[in-house]
Amino acid sequence: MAPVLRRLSRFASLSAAEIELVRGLGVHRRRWRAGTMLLTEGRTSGPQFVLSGWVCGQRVLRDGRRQIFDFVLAGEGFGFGARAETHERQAFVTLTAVDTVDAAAVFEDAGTETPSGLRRAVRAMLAHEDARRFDHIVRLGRLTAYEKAAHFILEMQQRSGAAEARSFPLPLTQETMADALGLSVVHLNRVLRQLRAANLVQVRGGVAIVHDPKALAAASVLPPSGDDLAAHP
Amino acid sequence: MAPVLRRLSRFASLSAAEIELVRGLGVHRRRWRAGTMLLTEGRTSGPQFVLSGWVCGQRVLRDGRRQIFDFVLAGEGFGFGARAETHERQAFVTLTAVDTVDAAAVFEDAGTETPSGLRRAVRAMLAHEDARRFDHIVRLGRLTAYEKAAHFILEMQQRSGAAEARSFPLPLTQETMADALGLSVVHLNRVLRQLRAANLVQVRGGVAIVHDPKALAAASVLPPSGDDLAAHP
DNA sequence: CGGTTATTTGAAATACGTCAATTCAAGTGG
DNA sequence: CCACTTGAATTGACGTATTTCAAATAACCG
Repeated sequence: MAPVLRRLSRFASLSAAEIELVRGLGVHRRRWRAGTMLLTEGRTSGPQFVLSGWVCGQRVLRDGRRQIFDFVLAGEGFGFGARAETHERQAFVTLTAVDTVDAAAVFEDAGTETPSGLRRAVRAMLAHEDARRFDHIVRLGRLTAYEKAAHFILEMQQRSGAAEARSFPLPLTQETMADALGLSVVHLNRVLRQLRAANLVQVRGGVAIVHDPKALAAASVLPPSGDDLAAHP
Repeated sequence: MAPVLRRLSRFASLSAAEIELVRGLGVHRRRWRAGTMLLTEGRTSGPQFVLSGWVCGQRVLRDGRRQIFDFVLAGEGFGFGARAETHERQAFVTLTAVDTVDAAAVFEDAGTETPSGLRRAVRAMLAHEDARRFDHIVRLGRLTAYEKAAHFILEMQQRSGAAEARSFPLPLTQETMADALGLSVVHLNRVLRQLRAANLVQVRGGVAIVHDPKALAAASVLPPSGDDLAAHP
């Protein structure tokens, strides 16, 4: 459960009891392989944490066009959201082999007194998710392909934990990234080549290496949400 | 307050007391003229209902590019959302002359027992808003300009209340619509002309006239959210 | 190693944006 | 009622971004 604890702690500090509670979730761990539908559009199921691997929320049109809404990294969760309708319109699919645990227990103290650190952390995580969705909209609507790619990589770098690190895991196929950014695979490939040629960033073999963070930020136009998430108050 | 009551009633039935409460909000009515910033990015203020006129939530990039996230029609509200962060990333701007009232009172019974009809209605309205945002993402990322325009008009028709009506008010400039759909004004204009030529729909003088609802729905690829919102259970 | 899936590249088509000008609609003040 | 503005809608010509089609590597996996 380490990835979950690490990430939740970035949003709010947890009590010892809460840490134990989260650790306890690890018992009911489930493993899925790449390409599995975890949560179908329309169907409702419980909230889950992802321990390892990558998941995405997406929608597929009748003619095969696909739009990815967001990714779920190790330590993050999905299927939260009190309102079921929010999830009625997206399906969650594993992009790699994935380990998940049921996260429903996190809300079992819902009736109790002050908002627990745990619930505050989850709420902050959801708020952060919302903020990203707004960025995503601007990105899709008003950025060029080059800017989209730059912004996306920057966002992923920040979410990957070590914002300082030059290199971080990005095990997504170009097709997947293209479907997130509203581009064709071929064009994304060309844009990535441009970014590489300009010596901003390099994506290869499931790993991204940022050579020029400053220039990359400049190229992405939008300051990615969570920039301000240095530490919780 | 009639527009607000009408809209809330579509989501949940209100008790007589609740109807009175909402009516009471009308006392503190405020009028704004077109082009006013009601809620700036980053600043937090209370929730509000729009009695008349049109508002949009948007973001403007440094270089002037604008992306509109959503519109607020008469009877709808904005600035809700428990999490302030959600609104930290968008500004609300009036597109026409607008009347608003403070909606904070709606939440004053927050501590009480079962979810009131009022709160259920507002929550449903927010859920609906979320669902639309997902549609918006797909629209921006994966629909062609022609499909975008068709889908947008269809969405507006449904939100305008009378889903049956052939004609409904759509007092938006083409520039505004273009900024919502991630298109240039010129191209949107051409696409609207195509829709008119194909005899699907006509937008002129702030009014949209749907000539062929079936064909329009077919052209919009996505079934707009709220299709299923015939009446509450 | 062979078979499959991802990445990369080229050439051609098309969708969409930009620039610039014209028309149209709706005031506004004389 | 008529110039005269002003902002929006419309159109043409042209440039560019992005997609599509097709094929050739390159990486991965059993």
